[in-house]
Amino acid sequence: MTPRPGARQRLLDAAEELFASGGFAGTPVDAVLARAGVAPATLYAHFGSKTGLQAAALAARLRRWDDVWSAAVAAAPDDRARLLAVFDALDAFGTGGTPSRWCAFLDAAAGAPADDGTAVAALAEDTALLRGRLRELAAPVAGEDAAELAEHLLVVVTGALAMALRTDPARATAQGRATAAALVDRWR
Amino acid sequence: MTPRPGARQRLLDAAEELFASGGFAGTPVDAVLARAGVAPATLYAHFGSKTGLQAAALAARLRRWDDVWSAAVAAAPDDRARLLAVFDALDAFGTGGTPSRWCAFLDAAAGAPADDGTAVAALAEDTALLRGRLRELAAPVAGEDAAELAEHLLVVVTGALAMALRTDPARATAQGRATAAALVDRWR
DNA sequence: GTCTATAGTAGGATAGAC
DNA sequence: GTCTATCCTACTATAGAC
Repeated sequence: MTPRPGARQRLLDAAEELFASGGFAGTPVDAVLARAGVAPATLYAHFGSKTGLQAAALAARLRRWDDVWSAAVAAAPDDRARLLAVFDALDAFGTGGTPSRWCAFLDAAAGAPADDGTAVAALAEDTALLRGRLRELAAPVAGEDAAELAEHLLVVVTGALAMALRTDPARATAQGRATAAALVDRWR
Repeated sequence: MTPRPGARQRLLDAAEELFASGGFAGTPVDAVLARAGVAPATLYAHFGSKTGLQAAALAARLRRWDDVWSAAVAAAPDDRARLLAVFDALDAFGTGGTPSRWCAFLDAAAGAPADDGTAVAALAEDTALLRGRLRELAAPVAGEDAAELAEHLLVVVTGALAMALRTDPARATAQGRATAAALVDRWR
């Protein structure tokens, strides 16, 4: 790793941290520029707009989330733990950087002006990743009902992310894990 | 009901509809004024600020939600249906006005600048209402485990609200109901 | 209480030099 | 590619008349 990453990478890092903690709409471009130590024109040369930067930052975040989740699954001892590892991953993902009150993908879709396809597409990718992997991991536990169980867990994971707004994030993931466990145990 | 409500009420109605559909941050004051047919100064005379208007609109919305939910509970035939009636209420609440992609209370808290106590307080009231009534309704079904079941259902209801961003709201509530039913049936 | 008109400001984006 | 400096729009809020 070079001592100081290029402007593009610094912008992505700054955007991911600030958007995740303060929300996309609530984070001015100036704040990202200041944190990255970069001039306005550089941002627009690379990403075209604030929304373009958001899209790139979300794509990077999705890859990172994918990695963290994979690692959590690999570390789990059995099928049941692998299925519930998504909550370990959420804990690890949250404490990895700036503490985020809220899921960046849901935030992006919630704040988008309804005609902005960028944020919706990013959330769709996140949803597809969650649904797909939950189905794979549910198969050894629920067999033919894997798809059904995966849909239940998708609701619970999404609920845990949103519960971070109602209570503190640590409690939110803990409760989500408990609820998911109660569901999974129906198929034991 | 008078033919044309006063400016204050028209502002509240317009704010509730527009904030719910387009989000608080994404809805300019001008849009609320145009829909209400009211001049800027009138808004500030009544509510002091855009945030003040939001607070009043959220309070009105919470009362309306309380009523809709109560009605749905009253219409349910048995204990299990009364506990799951929250999803009927969500369907009825959504179709009542402008179709909202998203929960106004969660939106308010997600979009708030983190130091704004107004939105956080409104979300806390909403959370308290949900948790409290879910516990009452869970008692006949789960007995001593009512509090535990209520926490599970709080996650699922919150998840259903957030799932409205991932998919269409009707599917979100339907899936939420299914997940909640699976949980409730653990206590049968 | 309500209006018309306007002030003040913040945020997103660009022009042009190096 | 990057910087300095600046423009322009859109928004919140207010002043003053009726």
